[in-house]
Amino acid sequence: MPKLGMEPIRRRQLIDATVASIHRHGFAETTVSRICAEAGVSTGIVHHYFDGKDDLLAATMRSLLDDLRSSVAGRLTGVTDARRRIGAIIDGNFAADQFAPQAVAAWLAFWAQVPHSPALARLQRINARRLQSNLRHAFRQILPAATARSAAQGLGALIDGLWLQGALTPGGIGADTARGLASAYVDSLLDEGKPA
Amino acid sequence: MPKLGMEPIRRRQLIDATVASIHRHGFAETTVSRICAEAGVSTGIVHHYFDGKDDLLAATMRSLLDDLRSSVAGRLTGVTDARRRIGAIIDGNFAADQFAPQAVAAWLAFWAQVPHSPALARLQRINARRLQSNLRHAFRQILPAATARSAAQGLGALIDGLWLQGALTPGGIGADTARGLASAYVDSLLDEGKPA
Amino acid sequence: MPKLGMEPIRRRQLIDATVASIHRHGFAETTVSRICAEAGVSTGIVHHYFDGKDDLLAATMRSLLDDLRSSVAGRLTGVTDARRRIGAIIDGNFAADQFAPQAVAAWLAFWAQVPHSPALARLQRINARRLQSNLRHAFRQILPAATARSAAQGLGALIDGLWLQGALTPGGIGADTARGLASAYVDSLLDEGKPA
Amino acid sequence: MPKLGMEPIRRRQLIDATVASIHRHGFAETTVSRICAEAGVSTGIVHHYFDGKDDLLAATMRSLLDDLRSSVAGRLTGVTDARRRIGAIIDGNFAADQFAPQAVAAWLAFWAQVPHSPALARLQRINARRLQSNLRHAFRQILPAATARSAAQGLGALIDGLWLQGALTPGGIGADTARGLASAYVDSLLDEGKPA
DNA sequence: TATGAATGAGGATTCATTCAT
DNA sequence: AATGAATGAATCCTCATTCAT
Repeated sequence: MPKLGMEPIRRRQLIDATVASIHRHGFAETTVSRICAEAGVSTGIVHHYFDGKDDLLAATMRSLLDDLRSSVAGRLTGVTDARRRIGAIIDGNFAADQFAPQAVAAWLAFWAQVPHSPALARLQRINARRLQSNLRHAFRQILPAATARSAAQGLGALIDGLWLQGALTPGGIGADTARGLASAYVDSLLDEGKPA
Repeated sequence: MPKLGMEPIRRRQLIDATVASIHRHGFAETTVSRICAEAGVSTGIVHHYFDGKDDLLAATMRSLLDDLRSSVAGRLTGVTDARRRIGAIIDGNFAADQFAPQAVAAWLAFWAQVPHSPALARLQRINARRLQSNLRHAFRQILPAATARSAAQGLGALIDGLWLQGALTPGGIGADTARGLASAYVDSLLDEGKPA
Repeated sequence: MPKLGMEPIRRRQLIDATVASIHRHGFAETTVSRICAEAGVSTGIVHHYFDGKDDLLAATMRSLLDDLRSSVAGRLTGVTDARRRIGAIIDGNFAADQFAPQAVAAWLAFWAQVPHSPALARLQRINARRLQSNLRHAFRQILPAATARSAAQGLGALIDGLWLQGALTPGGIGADTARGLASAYVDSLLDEGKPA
Repeated sequence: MPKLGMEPIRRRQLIDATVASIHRHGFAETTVSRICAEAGVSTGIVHHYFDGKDDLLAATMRSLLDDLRSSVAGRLTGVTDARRRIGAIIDGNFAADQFAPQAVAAWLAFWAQVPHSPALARLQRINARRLQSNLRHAFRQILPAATARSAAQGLGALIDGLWLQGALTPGGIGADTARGLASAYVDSLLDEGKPA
């Protein structure tokens, strides 16, 4: 009898190696053999556990999205206050493992593929919608409906922009600064929204 | 008798074809032969006018940066009022040709290469510094020094984030909405900065 | 406790699956995993019962040859009349299971390998000699020695050619037509051989 | 300016190398690199002049078919007598270059692919129909309509069978013997067809 | 006995680059 | 100046075989 239950282990191993390879060598230089070298397995194994390289890449993006989703979801659980919920979303996006160079480099690479890969575009769309939906719900409780929508758009863009800075300027904006800027943005929106 | 003055024409032709190919096929599928097919020339010509594919790609990014730079510089000329200067920077970043799908797709592709290409990283660093420097100078005239720096960081991130949205969700945020969100962000920063 | 007597069962199972796979997917696409999938067993099992893929293929050809041999032998038993013996050989070659699409496709595939596989060449040679020997013996009893040899050659070639037609044009020549043409050929040989 | 008019030369070179490789190594072992090594060119060249390996294989079969066609057509030109026309067809099929080991090995290999390759099947069908049509026309002039059809089928099968013998038993039936057997078959058919 | 996970050599194909013309 | 034929290294993928369980 062969080893049982290897599938989830190997899949995780290969996905992690893919993220590591994108971080280390870049998306263009992330080849199947590099991924497998990183994982310490032979090249053929990719086709045991995935339909091929593209499938592994899609699975990797799914994994990143899932990590982000649960990072946010975990911080939202039990929080009812709208301002605190927004804070939880911000914190979830800038949590240590989300804002780590490895993760941000991988995100950037996937973003660049999105316009030309229907599979990745679909995943990206789902994620963007969830973030917007979460933010709008929260903003609606503390801002006039008209403002809530653009508040959500603005905060979404700011979060992405801060991630992008993280990816492009490694020593630049840190997680704390990023969180601070996002929080300040929210505060300013709420001040404006308040009656004078 | 060799045609004179072909160099700038051919270089421009190939750079434009590179942007078009990245937009149409994505960065990964942008091959030398596709670029040359797009430009209507033979594959060998790339090595007459560039040192090779990587050099052409770097030249293309340089061209994009230059367009952005002059789009901003043109709007800054003669403007002295700090708030207006910031507005000019925002407008320069979201001008029609800068926020066009072709341009944004190419930017996104280059951003993804930045962490793994010293040549592109250098270009990106120069651009980021210029933007930050412009913004800080302006903000310092209307905000306390302590706030000016993070105001510049925040606005820089927001601009990039809005570009990113433009690239990832084609039908999403338009140039006008983007400009509006960025402007509103600046206004809220100034309100906060004002004495009560 | 190991199951006893599995060997012949498994070998037969794998040989049948090999024929089926050659018929269904062609020789080039007949991989070990396809054979095993067809047989409903795991890929590793081939090496329990055969020395490897090539050995399984040789065993499969041996099995086909054996089927043909016994198809002919069965019809020859007890038949002494020369003309009838030739008829039995023809009937044996075009019996339902021999002229079935599965079998003919497999034969064709093996024929193509014969010039490049000593193992298969040996099997093919044995078979060809047996057929020729049978035919010559029979023809010698009813034809002058000089003619008997080429009669055997001609009939052997015609039989193979009719098989080939069966393989290449599925809806073309049926078993009955094939038998008829072969018989007519024999008859004409005998007429010629007769004194006027 | 690059070398002009290389296309027909290279295509011929690669087709010849394909036939040589099938003869030398067998169809299964005929890889792109072996073909190119045989032709003395690099592997990439195949994709300049053909759509890929399959396209080269189809072109090779087309070339073989064409050689056969013209070998027959050349011998038919100007011949009006039906019996002589049949003789010309036989001679065309067993001409030196058609019955050469290289050619016959390649034919055999292609026959084995026919049932699983629509492209090759189409070519094979065209060829088979032309042969049958030629033979039937000729036989109809010297045999009753009812017999002409099966005469054509029989002779077609015999020719293929003799080729097969040539491929399977290299030292076996030679071109002369093959031609003799086919001619004798035709003669016997005509004798039978004659009124007693 | 039987499994199927794992290997890695070898397959077809792509592509940046070179160079004779 | 410009071409595009030719190269061959590198890519992804397939598959016969091995082996721990």
